[in-house]
Amino acid sequence: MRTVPSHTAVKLSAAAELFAEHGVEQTKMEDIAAATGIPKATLYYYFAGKEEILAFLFRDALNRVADEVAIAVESEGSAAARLAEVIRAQLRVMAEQPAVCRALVGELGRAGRIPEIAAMIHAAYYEPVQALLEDGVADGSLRQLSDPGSVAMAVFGAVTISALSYLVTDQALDQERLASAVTTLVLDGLRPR
Amino acid sequence: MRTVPSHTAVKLSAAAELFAEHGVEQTKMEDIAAATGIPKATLYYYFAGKEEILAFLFRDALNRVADEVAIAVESEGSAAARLAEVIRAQLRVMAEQPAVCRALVGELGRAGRIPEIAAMIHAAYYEPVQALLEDGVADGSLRQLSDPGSVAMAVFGAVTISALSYLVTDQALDQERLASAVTTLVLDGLRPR
DNA sequence: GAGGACGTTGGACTGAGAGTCTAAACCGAG
DNA sequence: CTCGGTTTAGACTCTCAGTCCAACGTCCTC
Repeated sequence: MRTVPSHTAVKLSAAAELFAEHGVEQTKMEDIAAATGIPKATLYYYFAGKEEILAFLFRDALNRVADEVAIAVESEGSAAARLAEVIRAQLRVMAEQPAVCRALVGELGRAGRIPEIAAMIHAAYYEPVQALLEDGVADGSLRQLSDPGSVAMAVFGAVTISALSYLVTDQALDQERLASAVTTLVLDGLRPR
Repeated sequence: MRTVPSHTAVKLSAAAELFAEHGVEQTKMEDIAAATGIPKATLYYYFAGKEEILAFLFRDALNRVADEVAIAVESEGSAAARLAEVIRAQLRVMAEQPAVCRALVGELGRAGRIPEIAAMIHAAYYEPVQALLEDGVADGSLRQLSDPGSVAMAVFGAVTISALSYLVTDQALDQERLASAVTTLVLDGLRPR
């Protein structure tokens, strides 16, 4: 895959719209060409096919998540507060890029077949969050966990699926409300104190 | 879609394998015919196309989840204990049907385009769990929540994505370990008590 | 046991669309 | 101006989804 010039890259977000709306299978290269304004021949000049366009969009969106998560992880405050910030950050990115996120999550099952994507989710989310969970043990703001890896994945899932449920049903995503529901669940649990 | 005879239905699980492994798009009807032993003409006799085969597999898997969840919800014990049982039930079904679950979650983004599936997840999971959350408030085993709907989705996501992460990376899914990690997260939260 | 209804199948066919290829324009740097 | 990479139109091939139909099997009914 050749380096994609930025003026071309920006146009591609229209393709995410198509993927999210109709699914990858139902989206024709001609449709992508029409929606982005990039001629078919040019698309094939840069990408081997739809899959690679999809992978490109994923990489972009995941970079965004990685950046926001990194900022949240490295911010001030207790580990618990920073974890809350991570949740908020993920919701923010998802709200900003609903189409890409719908397409991304729609293809999550393919993560296994696109090892690069799986590795990116790992590096962008699981690793920093897992480190954060360990920080929390150190600063006393989070409990000791026997399996921080699984917990990091569960937190990611809680945020992702609940946000996605709103996005795919076309309900407006009330970030603040969802953030507070998920944060309370994750930090305080469902059992009364 | 005609009623699918059971001797045909059982063979279709081989198709789930293909969908999970290569994705729907990359799976040819001929491949499905070869893998299931059902001739192409017969497949088209019963289903309008791949999508309908997929929907059929989903319906089947979701019925299983719905059954197991219903049993867990209606079991004895506090709402908190029953919620833990729901989590265990979902992990059990996912471990039993890894291929269908990978395909199902891989196509979750399409839920919006397959309203029937979205409705089934709602009826099979969100509604009973939400009712359970309300039971918990009544019996005092769970806290009062401002947004039980979002919390039900978040719990579903926590279980689904963490289990999927194991399934797509081909790591063995240690149900007991994951169940305990997720249950602790959901019931007790991450903040030390 | 003749005949009909329906399930089942092989195999040929059609059309859509993915992906390829070529040659021509374009454009910036030296 | 010229060389090299970029961009594009358009024509081409080939795979595959989906259709169609005739033939065959099986069971039921009269």
